[in-house]
Amino acid sequence: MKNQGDSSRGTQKALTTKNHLTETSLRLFKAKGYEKTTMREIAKEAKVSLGSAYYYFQNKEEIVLFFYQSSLDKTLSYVEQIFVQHKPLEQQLADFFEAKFKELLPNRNFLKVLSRSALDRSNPTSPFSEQNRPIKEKIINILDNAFQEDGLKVGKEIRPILGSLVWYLQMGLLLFWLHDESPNQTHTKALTDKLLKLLFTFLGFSSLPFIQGFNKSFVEIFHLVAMPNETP
Amino acid sequence: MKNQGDSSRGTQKALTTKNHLTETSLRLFKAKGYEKTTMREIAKEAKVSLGSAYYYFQNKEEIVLFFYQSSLDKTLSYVEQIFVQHKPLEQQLADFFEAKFKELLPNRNFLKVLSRSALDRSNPTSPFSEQNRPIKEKIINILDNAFQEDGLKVGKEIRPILGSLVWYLQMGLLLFWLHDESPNQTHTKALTDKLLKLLFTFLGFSSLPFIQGFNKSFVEIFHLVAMPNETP
DNA sequence: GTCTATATCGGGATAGAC
DNA sequence: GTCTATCCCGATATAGAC
Repeated sequence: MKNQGDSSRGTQKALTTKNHLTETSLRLFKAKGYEKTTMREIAKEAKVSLGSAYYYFQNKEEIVLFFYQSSLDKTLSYVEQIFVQHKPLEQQLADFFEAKFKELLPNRNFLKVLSRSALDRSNPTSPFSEQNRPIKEKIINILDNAFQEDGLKVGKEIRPILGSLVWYLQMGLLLFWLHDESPNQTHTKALTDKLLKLLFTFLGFSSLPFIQGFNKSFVEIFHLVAMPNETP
Repeated sequence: MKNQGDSSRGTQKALTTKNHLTETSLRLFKAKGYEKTTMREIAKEAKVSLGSAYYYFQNKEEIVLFFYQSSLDKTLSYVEQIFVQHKPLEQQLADFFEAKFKELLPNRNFLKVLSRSALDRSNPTSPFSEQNRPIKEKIINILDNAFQEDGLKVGKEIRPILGSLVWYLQMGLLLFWLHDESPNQTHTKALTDKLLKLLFTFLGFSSLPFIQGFNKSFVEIFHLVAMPNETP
């Protein structure tokens, strides 16, 4: 009936309208913030009726989610660039996180709304809810390969989850960043550094024999939290 | 002007009214869910005017927060009981978590709204936002003592954060539980077990000399995430 | 300080005609 | 696919009673 997340509404016209609506929304969100921008205003400014706006987006939050999802295309493109450079892996990952924040910085104030639905998996407006976005899988693949090529020695239970682990790390950092009120989000910067350091320290230990039990628990927990629907 | 979170409205009458309002709200929330219950309905059912309802609660979400905060009194009381029993610490902690879920189970459906504001520290409706609730401190103290008495050997950096670590663990589990759609929330049960196991494995390692760097990073991260305002 | 009654606003969301 | 009209409800405002 209504389209689910993908922007494949038949006609050319529809696509144009939706894009126009999105751009208008973003302009207003940026200028006045999410709450203070009304759907009526968006519709008016985009020169469509209120009903039309709701034809394209089931609700106001969905506009923001649509924008966030579109932004993943851009993410993929710089991920592809970062992970072919011959820098140390830890640095590549830091670059990846930094690029993400830099990209989203102009929209930080209104992207906050994403965090309202973030913890609710059943909510289609959650950035975590299962979108058929193959982009995510592509990025995770690249990350997996990066670890592979780096040749870092890692506990064998851990190996398969490295890519998605970093992906969720990035999502977590993003949520932290959205609400980071320290000047210039320096807390996020600090947190990123420390997390990466911790991660690599842990990975360094992870191949030690007496740590395998720990690894196993860790991986089980990760599966439960990150993909509860595949752990019956 | 308006009271901030504490229920110290002078008169006895006020207290009674507020309690009545709360009870009515909960009954309706339980029966029809949070969204489908309107403020008008609550007021009508509680036989007060709409204005009165808003006199006691600045907005609808605040009713839920108020209920959650009140529930901490009960939490304190069973925490006090659990941690005097002579069970192994790990079991005591499991009992603590379980008691919490059991207590809140009848209200699981509408408590979900708490998670909407959870990640937003600046939002007074967040269960994480800084309430002057000495109860939280009391509970953390009890937890700290429990670790002390248990005599578990722990890395010296870790020691001071144990109580609040468990507190935040419990909050995290709570948020997970609220959105756990597995039958009877078995996923939460599994997660709890695994997390406790992981925690104690980690604590066991934590006093090893070569792990001190890891500990330090861990504690720094915890401070940054759990109390960003005290880490300038 | 506690409460009623009532009016009004603002804006998210929907129905149904075209 | 687009529009107009309408509903609903959270929140506010006001004026006054006790």
